[in-house]
Amino acid sequence: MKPALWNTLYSLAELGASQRPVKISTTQLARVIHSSQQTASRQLIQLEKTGLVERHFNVNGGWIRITENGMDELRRVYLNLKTVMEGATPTLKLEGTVFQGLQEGAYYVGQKGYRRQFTEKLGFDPYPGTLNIRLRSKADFQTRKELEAYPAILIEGFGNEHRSFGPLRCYRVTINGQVQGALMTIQRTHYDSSVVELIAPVKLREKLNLKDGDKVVVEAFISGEMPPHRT
Amino acid sequence: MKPALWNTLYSLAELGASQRPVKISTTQLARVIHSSQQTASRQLIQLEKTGLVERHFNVNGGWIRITENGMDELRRVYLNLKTVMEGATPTLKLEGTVFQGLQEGAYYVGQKGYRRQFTEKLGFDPYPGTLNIRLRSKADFQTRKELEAYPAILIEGFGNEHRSFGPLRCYRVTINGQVQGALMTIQRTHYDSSVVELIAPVKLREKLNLKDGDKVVVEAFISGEMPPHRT
DNA sequence: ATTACTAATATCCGAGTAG
DNA sequence: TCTACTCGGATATTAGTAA
Repeated sequence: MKPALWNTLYSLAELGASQRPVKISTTQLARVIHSSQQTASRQLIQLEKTGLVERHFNVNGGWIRITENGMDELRRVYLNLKTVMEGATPTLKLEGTVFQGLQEGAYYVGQKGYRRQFTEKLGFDPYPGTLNIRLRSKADFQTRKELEAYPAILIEGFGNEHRSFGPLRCYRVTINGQVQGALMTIQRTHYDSSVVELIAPVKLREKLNLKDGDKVVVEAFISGEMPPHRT
Repeated sequence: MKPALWNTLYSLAELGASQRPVKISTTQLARVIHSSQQTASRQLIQLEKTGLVERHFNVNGGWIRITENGMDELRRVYLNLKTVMEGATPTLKLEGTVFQGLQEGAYYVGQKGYRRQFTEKLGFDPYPGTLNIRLRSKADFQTRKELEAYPAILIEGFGNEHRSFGPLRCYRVTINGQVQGALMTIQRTHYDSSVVELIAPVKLREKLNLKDGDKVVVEAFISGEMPPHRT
């Protein structure tokens, strides 16, 4: 079904033609769908031909009613939008304070083996460095546990001649509602579970004007499925 | 906003781009929206230009996310469809049995002063005759009272040199779920309030194969507003 | 692999108008 | 008035292709 045709059907529904026949001329309908009388006429013909609306005429013009099939077309879109709007991916909010880490983030993030995967799986090449966040409240510890129960974006470990690098689990996040990035849980971290590390395509300390001790709000998006990527 | 563009935005939402960036190539998107890669590309450019989606690129292709403005566009349609689907015009169901009237229906309905108005306000030229229905249950009496509390389609009274004809109140109905017609309450009827009369563009007794004593279900549509008609 | 440009083509739209 | 036809011009789409 052509989008323009669907749009006309939708407009008719707005005019009340879903419940009862509506008396409307092609000229009036044309105004509603922002087209000419001729186009309105043609669209009605097509909608009728495909059984999505019924019409009958008298001398003054036509009466139009959306059929059950027509309502099905609208309902299909409605239900999908409902899923999008209401069944929205749940988000988890974490709050924490910025602190100076051991400055080793840059070393890790800068590794080619990680960077290639970040770019491929997260969609950005991270600024070489991590922002360390310490969670303060019990509630935030709890939320972090909950977050980790959800499927993560997995960054595989790898090794070079000198040493090996462990796997990472990432979650997409929005930081302070402004910057899109990712939250990482490094397995072999020096920090306990009250710490999370953030990466982003930009230097977060600069972009968000952060100093040690500043509060940061991290909103994590949980996806039931992995983002599509080439296999 | 062009319907085709809205459709692309909607498809992106279906793909999950409302919550997080989605990795999808123009070729993949083209398959979803049933178009060519070139059209998908062009539509994305337009959506980005109008601030409805955000994109960023890496060597393998682009990542796409619907912006707040984009979500607003989808939400507008969603809420309208919700009204259409759920806030649907309330319907009242009446059940009654067919009985032979005084055969005067044809005389009344056939009057030019009525017919002209039926055609104009109901959208059909009624078969010259009415189907008389007697309500049986208390619940149906109740429902009839309720129905009469709603605004009706008013057929004005008129007179000729010989006599005068009273005003009618009509409601749009579907009879036995099959025929669209109208329920009339004639003010100066011989019958008490347990009787309603139905008109339709066809002879109901024939079309629905009805005999005296048969049960008939009448579903009345209540419209807060009158159907649009020329003033 | 991608995205997106240009040019050729297909489709759609609306002015004019008949019935 | 109304609907809906024809037809030429406008718009959108795709093929071919560069980067």
